[in-house]
Amino acid sequence: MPAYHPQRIEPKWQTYWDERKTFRVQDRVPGKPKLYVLDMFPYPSGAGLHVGHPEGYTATDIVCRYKRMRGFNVLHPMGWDAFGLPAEQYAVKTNTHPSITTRNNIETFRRQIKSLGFSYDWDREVDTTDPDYYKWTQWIFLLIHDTWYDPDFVWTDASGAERVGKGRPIADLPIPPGTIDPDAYRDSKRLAYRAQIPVNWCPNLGTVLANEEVKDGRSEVGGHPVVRMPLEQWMLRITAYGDRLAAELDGLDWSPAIKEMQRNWVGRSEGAEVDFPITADFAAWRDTRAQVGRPELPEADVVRVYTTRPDTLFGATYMVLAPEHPLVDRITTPDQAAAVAAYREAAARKSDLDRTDLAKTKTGVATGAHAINPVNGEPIPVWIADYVLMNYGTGAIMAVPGHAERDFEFARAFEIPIRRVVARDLDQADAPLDAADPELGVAVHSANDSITLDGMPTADAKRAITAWLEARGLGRKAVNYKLRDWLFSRQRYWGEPFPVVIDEHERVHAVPLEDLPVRLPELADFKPSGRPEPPLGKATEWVRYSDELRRETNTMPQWAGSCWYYLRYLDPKNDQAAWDPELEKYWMPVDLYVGGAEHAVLHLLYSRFWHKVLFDRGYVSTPEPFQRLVNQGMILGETEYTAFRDDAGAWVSAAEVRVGQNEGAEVWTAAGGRNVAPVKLAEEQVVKKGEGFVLAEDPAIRVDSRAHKMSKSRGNVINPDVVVEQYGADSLRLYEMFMGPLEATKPWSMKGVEGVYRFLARAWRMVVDHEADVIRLDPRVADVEPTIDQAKIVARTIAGVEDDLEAHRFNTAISKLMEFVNAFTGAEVRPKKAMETFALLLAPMAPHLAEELWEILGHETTLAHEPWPTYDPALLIDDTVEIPIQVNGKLRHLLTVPLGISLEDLEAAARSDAKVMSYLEGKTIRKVIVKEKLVNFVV
RNA sequence: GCCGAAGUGGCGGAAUGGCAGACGCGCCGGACUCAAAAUCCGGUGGGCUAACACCCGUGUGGGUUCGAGUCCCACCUUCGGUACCA
Repeated sequence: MPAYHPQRIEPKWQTYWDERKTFRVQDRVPGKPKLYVLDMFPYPSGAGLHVGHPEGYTATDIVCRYKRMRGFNVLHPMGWDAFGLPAEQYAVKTNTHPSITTRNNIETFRRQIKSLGFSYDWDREVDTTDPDYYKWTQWIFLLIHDTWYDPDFVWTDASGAERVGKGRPIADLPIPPGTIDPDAYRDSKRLAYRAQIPVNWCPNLGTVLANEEVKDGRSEVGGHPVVRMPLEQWMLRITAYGDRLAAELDGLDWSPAIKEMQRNWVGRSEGAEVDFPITADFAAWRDTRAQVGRPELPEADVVRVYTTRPDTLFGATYMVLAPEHPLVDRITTPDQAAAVAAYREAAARKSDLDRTDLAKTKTGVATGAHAINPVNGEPIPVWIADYVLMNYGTGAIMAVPGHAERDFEFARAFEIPIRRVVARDLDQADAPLDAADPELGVAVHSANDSITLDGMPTADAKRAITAWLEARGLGRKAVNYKLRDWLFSRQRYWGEPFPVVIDEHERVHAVPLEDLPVRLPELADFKPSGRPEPPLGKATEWVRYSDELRRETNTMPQWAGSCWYYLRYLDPKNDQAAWDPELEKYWMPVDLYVGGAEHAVLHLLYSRFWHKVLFDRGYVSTPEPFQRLVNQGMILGETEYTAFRDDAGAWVSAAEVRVGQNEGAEVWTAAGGRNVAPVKLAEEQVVKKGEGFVLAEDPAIRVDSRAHKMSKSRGNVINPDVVVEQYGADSLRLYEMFMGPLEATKPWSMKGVEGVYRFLARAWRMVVDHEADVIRLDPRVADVEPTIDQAKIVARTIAGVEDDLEAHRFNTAISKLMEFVNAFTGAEVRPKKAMETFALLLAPMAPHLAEELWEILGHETTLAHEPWPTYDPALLIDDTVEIPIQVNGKLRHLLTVPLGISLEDLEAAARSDAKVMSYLEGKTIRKVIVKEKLVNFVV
């Protein structure tokens, strides 16, 4: 009975915490600093919890439990991101309503998460599919819809900092004089707007597909063709916040890697827009421009391009329009019309994937038209090619084959002239060009009668030519982003309805706030409608809002609910507002946010965007939501050893096998085109040799050893329930933390779980009499003062664990607890006070066992709110120290000296030590480095 | 291609520029047992030794330093992100 039995201990304490609401959080506790620790809430899939979930959750739970003991008022909530495609697909497949499958999945997840003993305040649980929650998602959408971005607005934020650019109420939008339709003008400036955007329509499946469901222009399920067709959809103008989303990363405690990913995603670039007229009378056009200036939109026969390299303008020898570019029809010459039409049609059939996949050979067709290079009056041919994308920049480029590899390939293929306009120095002006030429240098061959760039370094040349263009109304400085506006609608049932209605003129009107939430209609048939229109269209009663008004039938994407859930946790039951502003001021920002790296870009970018709109509109007090972000690493399956067999059954070395893909399945081939099949090997069949592993029975066969992502198809998924059943939640928690640094990718090992389980059992036996029939203290645990050595171990452990937890080094914190147990299991007398300290130190990591030990040690209430143990720093210091003595930097001896010895005495002691002398004999000491921690003789 | 991270025993991993390999797994030996499991004790980077000692060792090559796993330069490999972005 008194063996370590997590299956008995753990439910007991989980019930205790639950019933007494041990972890309920009070708002605004006087005298306690606040700490908001957030997990990325899970999508409750039908597959149940994955071992990746508890990794991050355990890390945050340790921080929370530790910080509570350090006197912090800690907010640690959990909830469910429950709208989304998989729930709907599962519902369609099983013909169960998604609300039912979602409810079941949430129950499973809640049970699984509770079985791990996390210290969440369950009174704050949120569920994005709950109308009381999505009411406020809709409210935020309406706020975004009510906002426009004023890039020039100068204002002062609460901290007194001056800011430029702000999201402002649409009512404050100045309407330019002479605007015919002010409402339409306002709609065109809103941060939420409607536009015709292509969707992936699959006629065979009768449904619109998400981008992730389309593979190579075909549906992932069934492989049916997918066509792109335009549909009226909602967009969010995230591009307006591009600068701030990139710039305001600077003050955040995020890893440089994630910051860089976000910056790349925003993809800000600086360059110039330049206008190339397609006109017979270039001189007249140029003169007009010089007088009137550059128009907001180019004239009908002007090609406007965006370039980051305006300094190479003199090297532009052709132009390329995206095939969809509206100018194409207008400028194509009759003799090219047929070729252009054919090319455009072919391009339209290609999916985005196809267009980017066919990387190597460039295709294109000349339009027959010529545009005039505004810097030198030279006519250059205008082509169309699908390597130019309509949705980046202006959808048109000037091509400088001399200095852009992409243009170089195209020019080679179509025999277009290539001209050098950048060189290492002026002497190299006529050196032959190739694709590997450096991009930066000085400008050459770049002059006309009013400007010369020749000899200017690239950066100067950019500035000079841009100023020249601006002065003449031919171009202007411009900034571009890779970031696109966010396609915010889905043709799906299981999502938040848009809180808007549409009139017969296709004008959008907000549903009044008092009518929120706009509930999802109870559709019996929630399957896709068989037309590109959303399934909500089938709820005819619901759609009809009034005689003149119908509801929007698109729904919001899964990201919507997760964009702001961290704010709802602050005040989850408020039915008057999304949150109380006073609570927001108290708790925000999130002090620590932990989650998987798969959300490093989209979720974090989207929620930062919403947060900034809320900030500009005065609903939140911080410009950024997540002050510190930590991305946990992926947990891979157990290491696998693989060799291959060919059809004849002979072993084949992994080194000579290639893995390919055929129709989504993995295919293996070996030298000579032989088909081979992988064979998973047991560890005993494998031997380490040289650089890698070989087959034990045949050392000539090299074995592939690696850990793979967990996946159903590979059969290497670890179910946390099974681990908890076998070893207990404390072991699972401890193991996941002990595997290595939180942020590292690391393979699972059941043997490792057993290791930490053994440690916990040892800890149990250190305190509990495991030979008795009842649970009682081990007789060696006594109410006595620790020996000096024991006191030192206790102090060192407290100090070490504390340091490690502060720095999130959970793996080394655990190893220090192991050292403690190793030291005390050898002790014949174990001071009770030391055992109590151990229980407190263990509590953040293995809370169930810690509570149980605490109780057995005679305490009647939870240790969750006990103060963290303290120690006397003097105990960390020994009376004597071992000083390494080096000769030429090599360790030769360890010298034991009294603590606080002077450097002179230390050197003297080192010189007179027999062992050291033997190394110095007959040598000349050229130099001696004496430090408090070491002595080094240089001879 | 570009951006980012990382390469340390048989394995997961420790090491404020100062004793490389803490802790755990595995393995070896011992105790307990009729035996096994569990548990406890000891050992465990490689080479050479009877042993002490000594030599070699943190992906590769260079550099800085009295001293480099750690800092700098170049390269190789692996993983992650991203890709016709003008």
